[in-house]
Amino acid sequence: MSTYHHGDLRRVLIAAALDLIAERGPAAVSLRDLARAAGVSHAAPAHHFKDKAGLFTAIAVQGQRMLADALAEELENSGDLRLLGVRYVRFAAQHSSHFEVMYRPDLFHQDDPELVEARARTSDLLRAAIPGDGRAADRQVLAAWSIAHGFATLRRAGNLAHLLPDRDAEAEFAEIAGLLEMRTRNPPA
Amino acid sequence: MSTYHHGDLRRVLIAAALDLIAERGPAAVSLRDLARAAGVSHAAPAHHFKDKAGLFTAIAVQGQRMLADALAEELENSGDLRLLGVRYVRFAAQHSSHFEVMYRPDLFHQDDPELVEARARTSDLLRAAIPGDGRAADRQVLAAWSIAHGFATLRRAGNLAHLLPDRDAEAEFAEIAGLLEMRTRNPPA
DNA sequence: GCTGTTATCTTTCCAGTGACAAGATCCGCC
DNA sequence: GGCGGATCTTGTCACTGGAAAGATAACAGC
Repeated sequence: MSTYHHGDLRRVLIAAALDLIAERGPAAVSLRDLARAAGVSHAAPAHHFKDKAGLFTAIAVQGQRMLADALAEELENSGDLRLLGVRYVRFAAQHSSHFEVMYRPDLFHQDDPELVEARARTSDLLRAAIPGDGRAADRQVLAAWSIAHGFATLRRAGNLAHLLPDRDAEAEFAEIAGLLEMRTRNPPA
Repeated sequence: MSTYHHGDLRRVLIAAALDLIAERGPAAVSLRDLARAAGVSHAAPAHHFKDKAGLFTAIAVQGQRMLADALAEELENSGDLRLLGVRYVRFAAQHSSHFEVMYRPDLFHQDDPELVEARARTSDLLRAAIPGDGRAADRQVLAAWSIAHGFATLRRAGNLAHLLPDRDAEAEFAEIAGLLEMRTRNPPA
């Protein structure tokens, strides 16, 4: 028996890595540990990911796609840039391991084609929340993305303890995002 | 000869580490490399920093203090929260290695007393830019910090290529921060 | 000038890691 | 039924961080 072929190794390795990242950060991830946890030899992961960076690349791609999906859904539903921000903050909290990896370019292969594509999709979706193509529209998107991303990362890093009340962080972010002069809805086509 | 005692090892090691981080990220830093570069044995760094995390802690403390100093100066001069944001963005660009480390809690000893103090100082300075002590004031600070931090980190990670024009990023940030409903100046005492 | 104390640095060693090469095993497909 | 490629293993290498034990220098007090 002994499934010489594990059959599902790639998925299992990624799942184990995500767990580990959530607990102790990406630096604590070791391919050999993952292999042990999956019950395979220490060299098995290399076949699926080539590199350690390859593993993180796979995670970044996955995360980028999940984020894009979430944003696409919100764009479809409300088209409200502020709610897109809330969604972004929620994603960062719910899929913190993915999020963590996605914004650490030193961890993965930045030029991976799948990654580049998924990244562009996220970027385009955000851009699509504001009609028009002028510099002013760009700035609104930039402001909204920045505030959402900053809030999410500062929160993760534990820098907001003194300022952020205990209540629902998403609701709090919605208040904060309200300080931006926009909240523009897409005109109903 | 043979300066058995290097005399300035601590400073030299930190400087070398900062260079390396700027070039290839914190993950590329190896204590042994730094030791080689400084011309000492591979165990010498341990005496000054205890840990690898200790080295990063020292860098984080240094960065946190530099940031606090910069913010304090701006607070003194203008008291304008928006300009504090500009200063924050500038700091992130000019001292990118420090900045990088400061917001990676998995890299250093989070409970280091010096670190905790320096962190608190930064936080308090930001808070001091808005008078009053209500939730509304907290939110303004939170919004300003988030947008500055988000802008700085997204820029570093290379996510803004499509949205950010080539011109001076600080000036661009000033525009963006202008979208926040505040710009409150401290009442002149 | 001598001594003991402490800070700084070296040598030696160990377990763990990522990467690579070469081989074993299995699967699908003609 | 056999071939080729995908999947996994074994063995090895250079490197890393950390710990232990010792060497050397600086220094304070006398």
